[in-house]
Amino acid sequence: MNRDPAQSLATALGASGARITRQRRVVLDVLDHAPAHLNAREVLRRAREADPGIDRATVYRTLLLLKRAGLIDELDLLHMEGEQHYYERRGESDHVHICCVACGRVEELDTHLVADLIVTIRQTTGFEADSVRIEVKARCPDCISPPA
Amino acid sequence: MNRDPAQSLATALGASGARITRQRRVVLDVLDHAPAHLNAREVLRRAREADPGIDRATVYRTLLLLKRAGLIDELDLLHMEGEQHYYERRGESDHVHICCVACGRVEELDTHLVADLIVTIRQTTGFEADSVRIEVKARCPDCISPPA
DNA sequence: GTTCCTGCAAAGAGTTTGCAGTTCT
DNA sequence: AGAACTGCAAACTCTTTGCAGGAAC
Repeated sequence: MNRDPAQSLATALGASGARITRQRRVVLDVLDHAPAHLNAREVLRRAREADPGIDRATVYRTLLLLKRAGLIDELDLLHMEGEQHYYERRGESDHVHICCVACGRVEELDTHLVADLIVTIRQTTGFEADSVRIEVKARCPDCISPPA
Repeated sequence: MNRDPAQSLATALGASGARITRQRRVVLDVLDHAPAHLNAREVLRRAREADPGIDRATVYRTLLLLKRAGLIDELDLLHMEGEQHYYERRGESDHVHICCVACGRVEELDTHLVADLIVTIRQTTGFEADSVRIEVKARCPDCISPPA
């Protein structure tokens, strides 16, 4: 569960033996500097701002590469808006994604409970957890009692 | 977070005002008696054993109905085999799904940590959690050190 | 009898793949 | 030079939708 988020994705991917092409550098840059939770379509859109010729397939292939290398995580945020997936840089530890079903807002929460869960899993099932994806369907404070 | 798993899905769905047609009864029966984690294709296959004329669209529409009524949960088990979703009857409380990346085995785990998480979310973010989906990418004991 | 539901067939979203040409190292 | 990567276009998987006929209440 140890990663180094200070390192750029390009550096990390290069270290894994993959070639750093112009197109990949653009995609990695998008992911490095983006707010969390971009879907593939949005990654493509942003990548094309820097390199208009870049193709859908290249984006998908790069995302797959990053997933396989463990450098990004794939989420689906409970399919609140269609079936697309969302991607985010993998950090030092997993966090919780809390999605408001009313307004669509997504919050992240870091809590020791995630680490506790990994320990509990090992102790009670013998499974060694690699990563934990927690997505919560919820209602945010504003949607529970709307502000006047 | 309170549900009554003793009640059949047909009864519960009927209570919500939906018509209980022959086709729906078949689909509900499949979900009532199935092992956990059927995908739509498998629900269709099993439903057709009881009613060969049943259509894909009917299965999807029934699953949507059940999701909306909060009677089933939709999972994706980390997309280990394609992009399909998996469905299971919603129980009294949420549990953890642990997926072995090596052999594909899926285990369920009930732990108070899920309830703890809901409390923590309320206290630290003010969000009211409705349901929690926890999917863990892991390696099972057999795949960590294969049995001779 | 009215409203809701079904099967069929076609469309749709999102993603993947084969291939010929190009670029990285 | 050689392996890896790219864009293009087509294909593929899973799911949804429009519609005309049929079943539930």
